[in-house]
Amino acid sequence: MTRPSEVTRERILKAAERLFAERGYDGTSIRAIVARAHVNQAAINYHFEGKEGLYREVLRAAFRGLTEHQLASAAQSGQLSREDALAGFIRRQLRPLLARDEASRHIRIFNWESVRPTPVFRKLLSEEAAPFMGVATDLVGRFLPTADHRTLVVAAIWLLGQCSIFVRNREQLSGPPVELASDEASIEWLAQTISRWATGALQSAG
Amino acid sequence: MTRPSEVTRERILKAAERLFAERGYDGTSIRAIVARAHVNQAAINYHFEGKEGLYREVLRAAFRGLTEHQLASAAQSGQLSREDALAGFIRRQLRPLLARDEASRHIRIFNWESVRPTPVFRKLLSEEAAPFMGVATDLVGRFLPTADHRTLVVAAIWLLGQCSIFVRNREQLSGPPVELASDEASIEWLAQTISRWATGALQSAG
DNA sequence: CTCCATTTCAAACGATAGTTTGAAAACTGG
DNA sequence: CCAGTTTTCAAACTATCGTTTGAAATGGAG
Repeated sequence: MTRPSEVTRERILKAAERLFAERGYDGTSIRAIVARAHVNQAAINYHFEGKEGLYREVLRAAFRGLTEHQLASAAQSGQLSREDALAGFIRRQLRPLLARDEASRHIRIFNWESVRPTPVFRKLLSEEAAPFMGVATDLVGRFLPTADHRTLVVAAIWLLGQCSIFVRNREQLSGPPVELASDEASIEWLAQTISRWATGALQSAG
Repeated sequence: MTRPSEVTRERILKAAERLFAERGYDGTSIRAIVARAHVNQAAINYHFEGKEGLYREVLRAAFRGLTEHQLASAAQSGQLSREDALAGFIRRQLRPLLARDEASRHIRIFNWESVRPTPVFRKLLSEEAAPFMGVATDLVGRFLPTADHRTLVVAAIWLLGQCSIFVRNREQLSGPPVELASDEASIEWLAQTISRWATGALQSAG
């Protein structure tokens, strides 16, 4: 029982993800989505019961894509030294700098939400952010074995902040006055530099 | 020659700053602004030549307010030890966490711009970000006397990232699963904790 | 007070937004 | 192949957007 409408559904989701990532919820019109997806305008209401329902689906997919990627990589980090695990974590966090791929779009959608969270996003975050935060807290916990839980959570966020500022402001930082390069070698250098500093901080604190 | 229209102008600017900070450029309607400012709808076009012109003025005021505050505080940091100067810088960066004051609104406007920069913002940034970045690079430069300019710029951004993630995501972090408190004592603890880690990183790197 | 530029105002404009409609087309199970 | 459901489609609907208009009100200079 293959559903013929799945093709339309997927086309809408794909187009909507790109546009929501690029222009945000308010800045993206139904007409822009259907034009890119090559479907009829009423298809969105038929398949998703409106713009908001479509956005909900895009948000869920983005969240799933991001956390699954992070959790999968973190599963094997126990075999690495804490320093190598930290460096790998930071390099993965900086990955969206390299290409405008799917992960990059997912992060952009999250960036929009971080400015003005929708109720849909709030719910998603409160329900499903715990595993990802667990990965990060476990990582810093290997450096801070005596720290309490609150400190570990703050340390995890602090670590994420060191990466996210480069990812989030990629566009501005590529121009003057910073002129941050985005070729593979430069990003690798950036990842190693941040890893060195973060390692120094955690080692001297633990 | 006092201009009677200044009252209307200021009322519009004040209302617009609040709404742009809260809902972003696209999410804020002219009608919402004039309703809050208690002025006629056409006043915006009369005084600012349209919504975009008004936004330009709000953006300029926000930029001025933020950087002036930072630059003024940085002027006397040369008398402090590098560790104390760093701690003060971090504490000032975290200030918007304490209250929803003017600085908090300015930062929110910048957050909107970091997701999808308007041409107005790009120009402003490329022309006037240098002094502020200079303060930050000078600060980290006291820890990294042998580093080249690119490394100092990256270190400055890296330092800003450690603070901005808490400021930017204040709303989400105050809820589950993080439950970050925002009373004065908690923020002071946060500032000292970040200062300790950042100091450790820069000391071990320099 | 009078004159004239400045400022305010209510109303309407064209454009675009998200959604609804009802019929046509396509597909599926029998 | 047919009957009945699912899916697509062009068009129109209502609401809201930013902007424009032209007259009314206001304020200061002579």
